[in-house]
Parts: sequence; C-alpha cells; structure tokens
Amino acid sequence: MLDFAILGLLMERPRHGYELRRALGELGFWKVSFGSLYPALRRLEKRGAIEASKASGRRKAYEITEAGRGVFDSLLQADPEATETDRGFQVRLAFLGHLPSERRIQVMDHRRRELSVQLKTARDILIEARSAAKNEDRYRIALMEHSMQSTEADIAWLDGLVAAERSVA
Amino acid sequence: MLDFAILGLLMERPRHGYELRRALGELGFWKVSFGSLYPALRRLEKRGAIEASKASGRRKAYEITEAGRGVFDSLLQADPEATETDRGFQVRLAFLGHLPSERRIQVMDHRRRELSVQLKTARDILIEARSAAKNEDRYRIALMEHSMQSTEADIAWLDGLVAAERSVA
DNA sequence: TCGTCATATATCGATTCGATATAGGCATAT
DNA sequence: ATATGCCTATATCGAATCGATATATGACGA
Repeated sequence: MLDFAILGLLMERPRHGYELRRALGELGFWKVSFGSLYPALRRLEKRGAIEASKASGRRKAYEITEAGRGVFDSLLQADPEATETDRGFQVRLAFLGHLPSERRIQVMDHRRRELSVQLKTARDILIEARSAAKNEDRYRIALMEHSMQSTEADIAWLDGLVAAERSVA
Repeated sequence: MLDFAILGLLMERPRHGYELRRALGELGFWKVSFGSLYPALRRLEKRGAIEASKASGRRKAYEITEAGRGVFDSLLQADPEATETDRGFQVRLAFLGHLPSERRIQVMDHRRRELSVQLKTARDILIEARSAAKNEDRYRIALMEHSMQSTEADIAWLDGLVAAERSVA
C-alpha cells in the first residue's frame, strides 16, 4: 500500500523522501514512519519503478519511471471486489481522479456495501453488549458506540462523494 | 499495545485466543490478525503474565496471573503526557474504568489537547491545499476534509465522555 | 562564532499484518 | 452411517510497518 501511495504522489511531480512523508501525513489517515518510508523507496528503486537524482543538500528527488506508471495503473485498477484493507481503500480513493468516472463509482459503491455490513454487525454486537454490561464496562460500550457512529459518518460521506461524482458525469 | 489489550480483557475472565480476537474486534477499532495474536500470547506466557489451561476441544483457556495484573496496572497508569499512539489511547480508554475518576479525566483531557492541535494543523493544510487544488485533486481534498470532520467528531465525543464522568463524580 | 532548531536520510529490533496450513466439531443432505 | 461443507480454533511464515534513535546539513539568531 505504501508503494502504491508513493507512486500516486510521484505521478504528480518528483518529490524527495521527507516530502513524500509529509504529503502522506497531510492526507490525514496515515503518518508513515521513516522505517517504512525509506525501505519502500529502496523497494521501488530496485523494481525500476522510481529513479533518484541528487537535489539540493542531502535531498534525493525521486521521479516515477514509465514502468512505475504501469505499476501504479495496475494497482489503481485492481478489482474492487477483491479484499481490500481500510488503508488500501483510502489510498485508492486519494488517487481516484486517475480513473474514469464510472469506475470511480464502482470503487466507492463497493466500499459502501462493506461498510453497511460492518454497521449491521456492529449494531447487533452493541445491543448484545449493552444488555450484558456492568458499570465498569461503560468505556468499552462508549468505544463501540463511537465506532458505529464513525462508520455511519463514513457511509454518509461516501454517499456525498458518489452523488457529486454522478452530478459531474 | 496488544499485550495491554489482552491483559485488559483477561482481567475480566479467562478467555481462549480466538475469543480474545473476537472481543478485540468488537471494540471496533482493531481487527487483530492471528499472526499478531498468537505470538503475543507466547510473549505474555513467557513473561509469566498469563497461564494457559486446556479447555474443551483444541481450546486453551488463558488466565491472567498476579504478575500479569501488575503489568496491566503499570500499563494502565502510564503517564498520560508521554507519547501515545492512537491505538494506545483507545486501548487505555477501553479499560479506563479500572482507574479512579480524576485520573480518567486526565487521560481524556490530554487526548483532547492532542486532537485540538491536530485539528488546527489539518485546517491550515486544508486551506492551503484548496487554494492550490486542480480538479483531479478533488478526492485528495475530500479525504482531508473527512479526516478533519472525524477529528472534530472525536473531540465532541470525548467532551461528552468527560462531561459524563464529571457528572457521576 | 556558536548554539539551536527544523530538515533530511538512514538503520535497528520488535511488532503487526495478511495469507495460509491444519484439524476438530457440528449440522445437514444423501 | 457417512460424506460434505462450514464455522471454530490454533499455529506459522515472510514481509510490511512501527517507534526510537543516530547522524548530518543548512538556516537563523544570540
């Protein structure tokens, strides 16, 4: 996933490692560590997906290669029905603008269905937990409730994105 | 953190591995993998924090030891000012009922301050990003906005928890 | 000129992940 | 009865990621 995210950012323009880390963090869902970032850059270099060139000071500017663009595309267009982690979806979403409009809706719609299922099970579990709860379980219940509310908010947000996408298409 | 979470669940009653995984997942913020869980149980056994006993079928019921209770307490009471990951906070919150009331508020209050800082930076970054955004960056912007909204919701939720805690105290 | 601080790359050991193997128990269809 | 398929349950592997830390550079002000 990190490789995917790095390639996505480099599609736009060359960046050095530290800058990639900052840009990723600014997306809001992932504060990637150095211990992840620099090994990932080595991986991508070894695969020929990116190339480093000296920049000012200690900086190394990384640039995506033609091969790298191919890797990015195949990651971007991976089957939405296949298993995808939360982070996987978020990275894909960040670069969804690179897909044609109807494929975008497919990706978001699939995610929406997954979240709906999650929400239903969360609701059942919560009802069960509430009925069995002692007072000292208050915070565990609160966590479950908050998690449910977050999922609901995620779904509503996705609906908004899909609606916006349809209205421009 | 996983060790902490496992001990917290075992404080209540003995459970076997699979059940620990389910209980953790039901908290909503962590679907722990087997590859994390079973090594964690080995670690805790080796430290003498938990003990396994045969249960029905292949099941092994794990029970927390006196030493384990000590480990749990020291993890629970760790300085709230010290660096804490998101997941670290959530685990601590799940078992916050084991702390005296005023310490609970300290923990939540510290988290609240961290989230406030996050929110401010996120806001600045978003403003900056909006002004420089091209059309294809739409989804990146949407991610940032959603992340901000989530942080706002987290803060509001924390405020509710703190208020509830004060009202019972 | 000397600290000091933000920037930047790098590496270490430990944790966690995601996938997979294996096998027991239980319900249901043949 | 017994075969089949499906949850349950423990376990392990290699790879990705984390969190902490080391080190060096450049910019800026005391």
